Amino acid sequence: MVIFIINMKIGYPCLNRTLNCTTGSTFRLKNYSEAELIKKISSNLICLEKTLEFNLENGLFFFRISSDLIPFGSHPVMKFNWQEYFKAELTSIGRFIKKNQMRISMHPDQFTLINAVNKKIVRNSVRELEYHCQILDSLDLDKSAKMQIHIGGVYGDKKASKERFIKNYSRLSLNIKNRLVIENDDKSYSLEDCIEIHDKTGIPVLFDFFHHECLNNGDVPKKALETAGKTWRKKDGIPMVDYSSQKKDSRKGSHAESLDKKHFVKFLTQSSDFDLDLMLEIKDKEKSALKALKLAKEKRRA
DNA sequence: AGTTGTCAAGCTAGT
DNA sequence: ACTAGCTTGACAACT
Repeated sequence: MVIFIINMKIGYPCLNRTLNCTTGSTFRLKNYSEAELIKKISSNLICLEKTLEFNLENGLFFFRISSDLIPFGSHPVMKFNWQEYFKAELTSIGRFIKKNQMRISMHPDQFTLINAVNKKIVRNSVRELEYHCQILDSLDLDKSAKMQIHIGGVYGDKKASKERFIKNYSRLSLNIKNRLVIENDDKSYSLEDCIEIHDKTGIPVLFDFFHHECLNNGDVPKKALETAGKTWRKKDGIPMVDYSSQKKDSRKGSHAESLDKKHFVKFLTQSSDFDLDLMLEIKDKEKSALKALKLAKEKRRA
């Protein structure tokens, strides 16, 4: 009897719907106080710990940590040294992740635009990236823990916007560069655009299977996976891939509520030649991740 | 107790 | 002109 090992780590973003807690409990700016902040961070970290324990018990070894873990993490109102205050908790969570060889990513949100025309938006974006780095650093994770962003806006001139990305990227700190990867999006920047930027910067490209279905330059998935995979160096870890499928009767690009088994099995077939860690961006989160894990196991055994 | 409108931040495409 | 959608809820402020 041959034992098949599932190399692929499977995960889901930010939120577990089975557990009755959230890792991104936030509060309003007008109610900001240090006492409230400490309370929220504390409950977020407790929930993160619970979520990771759930993941371990269920064989899910990939997780995206919510950008809301530290409320107002990059906002000027935040002067509190949370890294020091929660050092014990952060260290302990980081140790748990490393001990169990879990893969971690983060996804700075849609406001993070390093190719923005407006310099203030770029500055805020850099702060946001620094904040995300601080989380991953405070957990003492190596450089295979990534933060993924899209190229950004087009601003009516894609060529100039790509050049602005490259220029602004070159000014980022090494710490950010070590963790930053770019992801093809569903309407503006295709895999080919990302590869062009990779060629000029060396930045790894995280392949989004569903976005590629929405927007591509003709590469079949297999070729696309191969192309994106090659942009990851050894220290970046195994290439991360995002997976989702179209929500029926909804606008193009919206994510499905639950795993489309047939579509996913097709993905498994097309990706079977490659080493990758898989993030399932499906609305019912861990439920679909568990279904996917089961299907992946069956597939490997077949 | 349950419901609703709003939240730090931007962009794009569809309506 | 407006807004859903993005990784999308959570929570404060109302009934």
